[in-house]
Amino acid sequence: MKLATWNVNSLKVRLTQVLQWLADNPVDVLCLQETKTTDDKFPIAVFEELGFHIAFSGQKTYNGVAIISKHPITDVVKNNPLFPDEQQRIISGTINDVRVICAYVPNGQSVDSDKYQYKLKWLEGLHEWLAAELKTHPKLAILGDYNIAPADCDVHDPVVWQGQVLVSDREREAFQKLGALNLVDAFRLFDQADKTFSWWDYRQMAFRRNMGLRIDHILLSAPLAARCSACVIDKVPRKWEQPSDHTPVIATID
DNA sequence: ATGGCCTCGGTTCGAGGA
Repeated sequence: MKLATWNVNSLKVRLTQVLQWLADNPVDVLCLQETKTTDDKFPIAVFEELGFHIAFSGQKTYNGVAIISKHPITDVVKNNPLFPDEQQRIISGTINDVRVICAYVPNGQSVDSDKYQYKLKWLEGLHEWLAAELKTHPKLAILGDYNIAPADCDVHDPVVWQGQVLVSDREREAFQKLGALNLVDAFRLFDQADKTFSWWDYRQMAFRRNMGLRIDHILLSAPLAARCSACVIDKVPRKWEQPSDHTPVIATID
């Protein structure tokens, strides 16, 4: 079973790229973030005509998440029931007896902002909810844009980024705390090339200069981590015309 | 020295992203 995640930065703009990527990469499940699409405008027919099952939760202008699956999706839940939130950032469902959670963690803007405080509270709420979910769903994968680079090796220039949003200690502690639930960063189960990132700023020719961060992750519960045979970041779509600033991450579960 | 780009909404600029 292949599970993937991709922050597409507008599904409307990137729909043909999503379809192209799915044609090139026959994954079982693709989690999307930043669809920026209200539910009434979601391109349901496009995916269904290709045989995909879908679940989505969107809003106007910002956020929005979706799951695209080759297999039926059951028990769909929108957002975190323990954390009332106007913003549509989580959707989950069960696919082939795996609980799949698609998450778009708040960006936080800057460490001195209200949005940073919201991000930390949001992550606390996520931790509390995942602790409960893992008890009822031992086979659980949470994929998405975490907006956290877990360690300095996930940052192109740790000195420049030190203490800033996306790499600050409190954010990293929140990420580590998810690990303490026995959720494993699938990417780090394997040897990886140095300076492998999942996001590059649109400015400064950042992609060409590989000035990126690894902020998109797939966390697996222990039974899934034990069966995980690969986790890769696919840089190809970042090279396409009018790309998302993020690129997909794929985990293979045997 | 600063900020550089992209998307959206809604009109041509501000907010938000990361």
